[in-house]
Amino acid sequence: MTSMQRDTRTAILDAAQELIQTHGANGMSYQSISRVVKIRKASIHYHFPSKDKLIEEVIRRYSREFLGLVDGILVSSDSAPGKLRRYIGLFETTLRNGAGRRVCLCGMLGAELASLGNPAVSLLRRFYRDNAKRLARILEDGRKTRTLSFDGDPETMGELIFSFLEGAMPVARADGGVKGFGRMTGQLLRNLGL
Amino acid sequence: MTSMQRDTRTAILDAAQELIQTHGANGMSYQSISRVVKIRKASIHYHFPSKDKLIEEVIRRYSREFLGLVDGILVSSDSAPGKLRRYIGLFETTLRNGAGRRVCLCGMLGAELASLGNPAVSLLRRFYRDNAKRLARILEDGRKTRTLSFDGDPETMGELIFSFLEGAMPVARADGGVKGFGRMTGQLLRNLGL
DNA sequence: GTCTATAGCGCGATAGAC
DNA sequence: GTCTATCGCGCTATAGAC
Repeated sequence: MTSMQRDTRTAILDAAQELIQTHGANGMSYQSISRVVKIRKASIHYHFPSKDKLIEEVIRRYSREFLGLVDGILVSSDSAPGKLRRYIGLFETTLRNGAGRRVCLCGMLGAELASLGNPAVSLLRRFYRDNAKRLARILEDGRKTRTLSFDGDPETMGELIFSFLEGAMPVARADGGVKGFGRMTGQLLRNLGL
Repeated sequence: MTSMQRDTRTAILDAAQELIQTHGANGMSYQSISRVVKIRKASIHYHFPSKDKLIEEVIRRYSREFLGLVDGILVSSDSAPGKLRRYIGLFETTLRNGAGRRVCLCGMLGAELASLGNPAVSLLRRFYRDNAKRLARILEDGRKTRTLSFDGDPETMGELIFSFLEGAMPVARADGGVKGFGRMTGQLLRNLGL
């Protein structure tokens, strides 16, 4: 292991992630990665033996980082509405930083579910559940403190809001952009009593 | 034009649509179509000169048929909540008929936006707007008749609900299935005062 | 209208030199 | 760790026979 390995490995993961978020798993190839990272496509196999393994690593890293940010929001001293706003902000940031061309990694891969291996599908399912569960905690907290209002159980409401956010990203990318996304999330918050 | 042309053309469109809804545009190939329709892959080019044109035709037909069903709901004598339930039912039927593996054609293609030609992207954008607009009409009607309750303008609410439905299909396909989809849409209706 | 044959490219993956 | 070279496959698309 030379001093460059970690950096090359990270650079490959970065390139793969961005390519998946913009073009999908089928639009991400060893060739396209080699154009971004200054390395020959055959060399990528040294770091990631197969494309399936590479995709799994990208999902794992993305899930870890994203849920880490979410947990940071959960343990903060913000009000429930504040936490919800910050949670939605994570999705908006993805759209904004990608110049309106990047969507959630796991939302994109959800569309390509049939092309993925079983390990990747399991990782996606876990990402969905973990997000819905954390949203449910915020919602339950908000209802208790009477700062958020909605009907039905918080778990299902968490699933609903998560699905909406995953759907709103590709829709906004095609029409409305970051502005359209913000309009929709604003409407959501308004209907939660904010 | 022999007597078979229309049927072959339709069979190709049917196969292409189903393949896109399950595997995406990148997972739909002339080869995979030829496996379903009993025809050689080169022969497909007689009916659709390029893959881009084929995709455009599939979107056009899907939009026409889907919006036709929606318009049928709009002109019916159902109450606004009844219309909304039937509209949501169109999405649930897609998921159910595809054995939980098929999502909305235009939701799938929205994820693959970067791989599509400009005409296809414009058709998608129109589909999104047309759906949101029709939802807005149902919502406005429901608010006037006090059968649906929500805050903010109906247009934005229409965009929100449409994005939710497009997001809920791939999420439910990965986790929860038709049952999970129904749970989320039930929660939505509950929060609109039903 | 449908066929066979093929061009031309990009893909994932491997072998082996350095 | 990265390279060159190559294999075998699937892809879109075209030419030309029938």
